[in-house]
Order: sequence, then C-alpha cells, then structure tokens
Amino acid sequence: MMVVRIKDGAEPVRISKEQAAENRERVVDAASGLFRERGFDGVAVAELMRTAGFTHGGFYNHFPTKEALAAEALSRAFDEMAVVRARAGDMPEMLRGYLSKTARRAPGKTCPAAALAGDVARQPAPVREAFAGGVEGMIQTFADQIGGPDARKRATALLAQMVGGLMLSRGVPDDHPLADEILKAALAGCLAEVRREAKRRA
Amino acid sequence: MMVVRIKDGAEPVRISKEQAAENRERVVDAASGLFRERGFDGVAVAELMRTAGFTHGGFYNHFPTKEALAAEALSRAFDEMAVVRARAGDMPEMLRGYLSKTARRAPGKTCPAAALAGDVARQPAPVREAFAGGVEGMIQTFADQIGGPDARKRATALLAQMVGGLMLSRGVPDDHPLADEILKAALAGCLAEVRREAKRRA
DNA sequence: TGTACATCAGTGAACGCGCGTTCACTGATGTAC
DNA sequence: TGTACATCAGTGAACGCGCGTTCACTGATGTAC
Repeated sequence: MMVVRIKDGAEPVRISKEQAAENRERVVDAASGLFRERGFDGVAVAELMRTAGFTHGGFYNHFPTKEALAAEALSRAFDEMAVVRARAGDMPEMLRGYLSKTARRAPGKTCPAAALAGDVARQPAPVREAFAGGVEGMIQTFADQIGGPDARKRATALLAQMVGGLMLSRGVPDDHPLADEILKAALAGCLAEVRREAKRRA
Repeated sequence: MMVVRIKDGAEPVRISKEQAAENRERVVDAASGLFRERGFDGVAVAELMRTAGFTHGGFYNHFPTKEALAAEALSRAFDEMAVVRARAGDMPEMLRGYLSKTARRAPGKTCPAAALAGDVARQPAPVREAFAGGVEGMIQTFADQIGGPDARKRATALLAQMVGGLMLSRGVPDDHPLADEILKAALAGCLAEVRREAKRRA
C-alpha cells in the first residue's frame, strides 16, 4: 500500500491508470474494515472516501452504487480472513483467537460473518451472495481441518457456534459479566467438539 | 388487543388514561415485530406509529427518544419468546422449531437475539442492557431444562449454536443450498449436545 | 519522435429525500370547587 | 351532583440534518496521427 496523493493544496491532481486501480483498492480496503465496525448503513460514502484519502464525488467513477461496494468489500473481508486462517496453527489455537476478548473488541479486523450476518440478511441479492461465498469458504477450510465423515456437517455446526458466541458477546454491554461468560462457554463447546472428532480419528 | 380508534374522518379524537396506556402498548408491540424484521434503523418512527394506528406526532408523548422505544421493544420481544418457550415441549422439539425454515422466514415473530444481535452491538447502553437481560433469561431457561453440573455453561454454548445457525442461514440468499444446510447442521449439533447430556444423566 | 486532443479520475457544490424531533393546536378527560 | 377549567393524548405541518447520488469542471494521461 503506497500513498501517493499526499496533498494539502487545493488544485486537482491527475493520476495514471495503475494509480487509479490502486486507489480503488484503497476504497475497498477501507470499506472492508469500516462496514464490519459500524454496519453498511453506519458508514457514509463520504466517510469511506475520506478514510481512503479522497473526496466523495469520485466514488461513482469506481462503483455504480454503494450497494455494489458493500458486496465487494464483504468478499474482500472474507479474503483477508482466509489469509489469517492460513497463518493460524491448529483448530484449538484458531478457536481461542476467534472467541477471544481481543476479537470481541475488534470487529473491523475480525470475522465478517460475525460482524455483518445481521445486516446482510436485510441487504439485496449481490451482498447476500458474497456472504454465501465467504461462509462456504470458511466451512470448506474447517471441514478440511476436521476431516472424516460428516466433516462438512460438523464444520458448519462449529461455525454456527463460533459466530453465535461472538455475536451474542458483542451484543451485551462491554462490562457485563455475560460478555466474557458467553465467549468462554462457546469456546468450551467448540473445543469439546473438535476434541471429540480428534479422539474419534485416533 | 382491542382496536377502538377506527376513524377515517379528520377530526382529532380524545381518549381516557387507560386507552392511552393501551395505545402505548400497541406501539411497543408493533416495534417489537418491526424492529426484528428490519432492524432498528430500518423502521421510521412514522411507520411504527402508522402500524400501531396513529400519526407520528404523538410518539413523544410516550417515549423520550426512538432509542428508548428500541430498548423497551427489545425487552418485550424477549418476553414474548419466554411465553412461546413455556408453551414448547422438550428441548429437541424446541430446537427443531428454532432452527426451522419457518423460523428462518419469520424474524419478526421469532428470537430477538438472532434477529437483532448484530444491530444491538452498535446501539447505546440501554438497548444493550435490555439485550443482556433477554439473553440471561434464555440461558437460565435452557439451563433449567438441561440440569446437572455445567448446566449453565452448556446452555450458553447451546444458545450460541442456535443463534449462530439461524443468523448464518438468514444471511445467505433464500434459494441458496447453504440456507437449509446450515439449519440442518446446526440443529444436528444442538440435538447431539442435548442427547449427550440426557445420556450422562441416565 | 513530436504534437493535438479526447479521455477520465478526482474535486466540491448541489440535489432531493427521508429521517428524528419539535411545535401550535384540538377537544375530551378528569379534577377542583 | 353540577359547573368551570387545566391537563394531556393525538394531529399534522414544519424544522434541520445527513445521506446517496448527480453534475460541471479540471488538467494530466495516453492515444491518434
């Protein structure tokens, strides 16, 4: 990520095609984080563009509508998660990170399924399709890790418990006892499931 | 629920104190369903009042802000669920209803935790406290049904899997294979957990 | 290789719309005497 | 029990604001010759 357009003067600047493509990426990246933090309707187009380093008017040179960006930013967020998952170690380690206080406090940098599942259900088709694609990817990754018969079914049930645990914990006030209690209980449930499967394999 | 103010004329009507209190309940009830269907920001005050049978101006005779109604409507929604849960039979039957296609299609009439967890995380304190109260109630009810040591922890993990399963299924497009697959996998996971516990007790 | 010009990414003002909230008003309720 | 009047739930117009989107404009890019 190379920032080129540092300018505080007023005159408009002009930029090459590659620069324009890179600028577009900056907008999608900004949206990927901001949408997870505040929801699709919680971030204005002007703020997205400002965060990426631009003024709002240029938005429609890159995207036909805000909704189109929402779909693309959601896919981008799932892609970022895939990278993180690839770097993670085994399943228990991944689960401990997913259902952690740190993750609870950082929706903009963690799982888009947990951050946006509620919003997505009320969004138009393109956004929901992007969501389905991301969820499918997560299920496949987990199923590969789990292995054995029913791997896909178990992976899906596991994902439900992860997402539900994180979302419930985030809904409760930050200082409420339930905030931690839910994370711990969901983590215990997920770890037990993973452990049962490992035992079955041995 | 008795509708009294049927009128299509234009003259203002006047009403007793009991009538006013009953009208207030009508607004909370309407909000309880509409917020679950479309989210807090997806329903305008004017629409809430229209659904309850009034014009928007009177709203502030009953509630200081829209946010105050949100908190109250959320509590009301959890109360309605408690009634439904009390009518339900054993845990497996409850789970089959919770993670059903019917429930998936009726967010306005089913679990507020699943319908609003995403929204609530971005709402101010009063709404989140109402959410915590409702979730606490669900956990206690399930823990009573489950029984044994760790009942509360198991109930919490179970709730996470229920809520996550329903929310993920709702995020995916209606006709996508994942919509059903997620419901089935989450249900299987929940039923297995409940079955394990029953076996342990025997 | 050099020149002329169409393109198009980015700017910032402006548009129309829907929203939460306010307000002057109405007239039956319900209380003070 | 009857009368006078303050209260207050509901009405509908109006407010100010923020939003998504549009538009005329700028000037370097990059292409046609």
